[in-house]
Amino acid sequence: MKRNTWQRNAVREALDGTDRFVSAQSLHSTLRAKGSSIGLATVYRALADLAIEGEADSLQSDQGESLYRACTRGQHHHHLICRNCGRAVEIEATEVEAWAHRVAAENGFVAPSHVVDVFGVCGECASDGSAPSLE
Amino acid sequence: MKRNTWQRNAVREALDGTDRFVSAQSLHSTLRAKGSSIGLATVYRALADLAIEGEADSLQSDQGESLYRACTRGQHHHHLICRNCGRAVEIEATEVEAWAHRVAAENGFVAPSHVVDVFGVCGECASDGSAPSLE
DNA sequence: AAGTTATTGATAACGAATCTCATTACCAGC
DNA sequence: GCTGGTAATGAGATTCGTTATCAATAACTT
Repeated sequence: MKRNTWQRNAVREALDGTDRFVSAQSLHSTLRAKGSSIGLATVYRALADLAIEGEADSLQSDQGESLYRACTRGQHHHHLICRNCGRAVEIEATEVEAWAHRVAAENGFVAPSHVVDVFGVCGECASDGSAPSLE
Repeated sequence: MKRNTWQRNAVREALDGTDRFVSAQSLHSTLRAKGSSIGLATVYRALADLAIEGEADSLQSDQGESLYRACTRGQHHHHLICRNCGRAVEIEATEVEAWAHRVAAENGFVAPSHVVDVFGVCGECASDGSAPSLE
C-alpha cells in the first residue's frame, strides 16, 4: 500500500512550484539548500513514481539526464522547452499524433508511440544574455 | 588534419551494413566478435565523428543509451524505429517541421529545433514472438 | 499501543561515456 | 622509399547519472 510521507510531498511541491524541467539532482540540492534532509535516492524514487502516476512529465536532456516537470493537464500533450533555462510550455500536437499513426501504419509498424519535443530559447532568455542554467 | 584509419572504416562499414540503430557498445562487441581488435573508445570517437559529419544519425534510447544508424539521405528527416529490433525507416516530416516552427513562434521562442521520433513494432517482429533485442 | 511493512537514506554498485597518456601509424614532404 | 610531425589509437582510470542494498525508521491498520 502506498504511504504518504513528507518526503514525497516535498518533491511534489517542489515540482509544482516551477514551470521548468529539472533534474533529480538539482531538485535534491534545492531541497537540501532549503534545509530539508531528504535523501537523493528518495528524490529519484519520488520522481519516478510521480511520472508513473501521470503527475509529472519527463524527458531526456541532450546529455542523457532525465528531467522532470509537473504535469498540469491530464490528456496527452508535448512540450516546448527553453534550451537555456528549462522553462517549458505544454503544447497540443493533434496534427503530429495523426501523422505519427499514419506513418507507422504505412510502414507496417504496430503499437505506435512517439517522442515529440520542441526546443528553443524563450523570450526572457533571448533578451538577457544570461549564462545557460540548463544544458 | 583528419586521417583515414582502418578503424574508422570498420565502424563506417559496420553501420552501412545494417538498417538498425545500434549502440556503441554493441557495435564494438560485434566487431570484436568478427576478429577485429578495435578499442571501445575508438568506436565511441568514430561514431561521434560520423554523427557530426552527417554520415550517421543518432538518438537516445529509453534507457538513455546513444544509438547510431547510417544516414542515407542528406536532407533533414526523422525515423520510424522498431522498439524490438532497432530496425529503422527514414521518414519525411514536412508538416512536422512547419508545426514546430509555428508553435515556437507563437510562444515567443527563437532558434527552434525539435526531436521527433516514431516508435513501433515492425511487421517482422510483430509476426514472430522473438525476444526483444533492443530496449 | 502494538505490529506490520512500506519507505527512507547512506553508501555501494553499476553502466555509459569520457579522459589520460604512452604508443602507434597515417601521410605530406623530401 | 625514408622520415618527421602529429593525429589516432586503446587499455585502463575516471566521471557522472542512476539504481541496488539493507538496516533503521515511520506510516498505516487493527
